[in-house]
Amino acid sequence: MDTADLPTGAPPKDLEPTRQRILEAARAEFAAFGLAGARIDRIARNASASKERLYTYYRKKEELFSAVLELNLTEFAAAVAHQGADLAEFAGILYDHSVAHPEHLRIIDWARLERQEASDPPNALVDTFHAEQVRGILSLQAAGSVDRAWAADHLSALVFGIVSCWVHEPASAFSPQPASGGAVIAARRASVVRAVRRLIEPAAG
Amino acid sequence: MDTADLPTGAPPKDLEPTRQRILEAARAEFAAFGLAGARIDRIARNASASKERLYTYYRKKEELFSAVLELNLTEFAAAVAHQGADLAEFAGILYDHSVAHPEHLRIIDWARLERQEASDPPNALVDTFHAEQVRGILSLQAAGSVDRAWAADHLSALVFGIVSCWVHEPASAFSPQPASGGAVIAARRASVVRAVRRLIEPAAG
DNA sequence: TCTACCAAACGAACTAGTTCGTTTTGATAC
DNA sequence: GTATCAAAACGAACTAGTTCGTTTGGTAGA
Repeated sequence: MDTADLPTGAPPKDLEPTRQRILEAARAEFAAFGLAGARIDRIARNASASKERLYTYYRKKEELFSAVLELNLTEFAAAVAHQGADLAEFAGILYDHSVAHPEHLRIIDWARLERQEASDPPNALVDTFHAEQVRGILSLQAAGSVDRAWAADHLSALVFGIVSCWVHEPASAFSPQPASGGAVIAARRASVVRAVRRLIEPAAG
Repeated sequence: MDTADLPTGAPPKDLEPTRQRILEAARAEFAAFGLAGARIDRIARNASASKERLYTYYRKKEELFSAVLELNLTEFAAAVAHQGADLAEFAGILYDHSVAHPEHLRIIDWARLERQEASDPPNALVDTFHAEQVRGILSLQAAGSVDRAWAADHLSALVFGIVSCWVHEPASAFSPQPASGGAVIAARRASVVRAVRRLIEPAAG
């Protein structure tokens, strides 16, 4: 943004490490408590920064939330960026990512529930990602590896629903134990991949 | 509770209509804003009740939230109570309900995000419902109408994920228009049913 | 000196929960 | 019909605590 046009030598140095620390602390805070539940003081403290710094970098709590949301969406999109020609294995990768970074899905859920209006940059990111995904499915359908019977946008939504089903299912979400044994994760991943594979296989009839 | 042992005639009359109004207003408020975002004053006002009344019926904000959560879970379970022998059509019914009562899924999401610990009665309700669902799937597998290759609890989660995929998918959740045209709803329902049907059909191999 | 930073405090707004005096209601007694 | 009574309800004010966002005074390094 404004790091490019510095007058003299001014080495790019550490690219605002304080800002970075604040952003990371905010990410954890917002993921845990949402926009309304997050506490500015706690973010500053966990970032080992002062509130004064926080408010020079981000003018409002909402602005900080938007920054976190945008960062998460960008990371999410980058991490699962359209690899390969197998939608089922793509779903597996998506699942892996949702396990490795549960905060990404949490922030998305917080944003959905708490900010029914806001448009922002984040919204554009989501639209772009979604469009790209749909386009990918369409080309897979053209290539014949995905059943043409599906509306591409429906299939995209279904895959996301399947990938995140254990995040959203009440029974496992409310359960006391995290149930995150490695074996459980692996079994769930296999189910995700198998489910998507069953959806896409060009069916008879 | 104490309506039974009244000295004289004292007809049971209207069984606490004010409490009912408060509960309904709270339901709308919590669904819209969650536990932290909900405002007690707003609930009281929308219920056409005074705060004094609200606090005689429910001692704390959290207690009111629990009551709402329990009510919603009960209604949800009752509305979709294990009908029929076709899991795919069951998913369709679940989808219909999620469209007719979006507040039910919203409250569940709020509870998941905002109350990571609380056990309460609601938790038991969820467990019971889940267990019942798994048992149903097991018997369908025994009967041969559902592929035995699936772990029953996995399939249960997958069905829920498929049913609620448009609620949780960022692209449609963040989208400006509700996109709730009747035609769209019907098409999505068809996709849900078809997806589940593809999952359960006993496959070759 | 200028910039980045911190710790501490402050003001204003908000909010959960309480209290209090008054009013309404509905049933019974006269 | 009217007097009476108790419970349910209202509404407004109040307490006590919390939180955002700002400000102030001061430190350390380039």
